[in-house]
Amino acid sequence: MKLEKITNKSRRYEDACGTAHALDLIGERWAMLVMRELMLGPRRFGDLRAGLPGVSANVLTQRLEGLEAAGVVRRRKLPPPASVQVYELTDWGLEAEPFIKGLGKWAARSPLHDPSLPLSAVSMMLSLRTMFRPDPAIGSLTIGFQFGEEAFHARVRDQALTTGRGEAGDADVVIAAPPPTVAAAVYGFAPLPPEAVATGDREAFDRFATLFELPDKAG
Amino acid sequence: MKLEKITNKSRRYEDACGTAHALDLIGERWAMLVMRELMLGPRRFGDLRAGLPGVSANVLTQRLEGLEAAGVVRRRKLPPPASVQVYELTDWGLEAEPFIKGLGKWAARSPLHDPSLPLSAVSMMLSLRTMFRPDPAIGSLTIGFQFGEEAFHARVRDQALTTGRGEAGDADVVIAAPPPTVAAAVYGFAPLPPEAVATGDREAFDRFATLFELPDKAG
DNA sequence: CGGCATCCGGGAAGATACTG
DNA sequence: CAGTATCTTCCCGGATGCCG
Repeated sequence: MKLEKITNKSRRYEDACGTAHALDLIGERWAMLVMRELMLGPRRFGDLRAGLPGVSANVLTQRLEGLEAAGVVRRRKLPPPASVQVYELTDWGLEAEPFIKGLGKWAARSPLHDPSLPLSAVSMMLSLRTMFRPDPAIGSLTIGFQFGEEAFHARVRDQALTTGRGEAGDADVVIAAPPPTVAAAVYGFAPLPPEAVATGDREAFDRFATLFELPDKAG
Repeated sequence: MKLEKITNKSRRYEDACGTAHALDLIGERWAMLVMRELMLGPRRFGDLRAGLPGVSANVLTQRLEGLEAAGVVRRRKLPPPASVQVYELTDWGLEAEPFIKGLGKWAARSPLHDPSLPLSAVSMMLSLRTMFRPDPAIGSLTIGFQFGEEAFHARVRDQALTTGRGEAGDADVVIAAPPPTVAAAVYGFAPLPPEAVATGDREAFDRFATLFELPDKAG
């Protein structure tokens, strides 16, 4: 049953082109978005469901199986006492980040793009990596983000941005707000509500926000 | 009927993430491969079918409609006496080249990749752009390719590669062979058969071939 | 709750035949 | 040559249920 699916060639592009092979591997519905959700570290099945609005459990199971068979995703059992199973990208899977961001940056120019839709915490953090402008990024800045239970941080230094999971002890400011609210503030759609500043200096966030810009619309 | 399809939200990712929106626009089956075939210039319906092994006419029609609605593809009627209809990428559609190549380069590292499958002329030329190594590319070199009726050229100068449709009057060598044969020679799987050299200096092609390299397999 | 199997309805993709 | 019409097959999405 499982073997049939993997060896089933009928639905594959019979094409030596690398792009076609990429679509054989990760071109099915939801596959690249699963990879997106894993881009910032391992996640549990339920975490993935939460970050992927509308995916059904059986489809998510199929995708994870397919991505595992392709060598893009690995499942790992955390040691006791945690003993939970998590999914994570392989090294090679992690190398997909540039074109996954490239897709996002390109599509942000679409006139049909609707920024008011839901946005996962991972999407928010990845969008920072995508839309960062190194040129005006002088000085150092550290921002903490608290999205419900999940903590992230972003650090600007030497005209480079690094982001990741976890709190930053040295944050200039910690923002606690839903991802869409933070996105709206960073990209200038709506000012950050005062209550979103959990601790620290709001002005640091405002400087941070000037370092990101959405591309112009196409057409 | 057509409007229903475009406004039908049921199959869309309800996600503000740019990557998700990209997949709304060009994530359907065959869509990115249609874009690939248009990357080197306008094509007719039949040309696209020929370059896309296995696509059926109705699906190709649907994709072209969808890509046109998304603003990625434009249909144009050539002036008389030609009067044929062609499809071409918009400027924005053309900007997809980096991540389409990125997908290909990434997937070329897959252990499951099978280079012996069919390869279209456009795929062949795009793979050159993808796998070019600037560092060893000293000197100048111009190669012509004749794939059946279609002519292409590649030019190396100042450690940069340019490729496009049409013959090059100043080619050092002109290769006339099927795209897979040329690919096998460029990437070192099989030597170029002598009869593939239509005119010019075979050794020029051999030097050219050293400028391209497939990435190592992952895992 | 996490993960996976199963069934079902709708719809997209594939194959083929057909038309201007 | 450039699509359209039709039929079949299969994937996707939703619901349910099982089991640890």
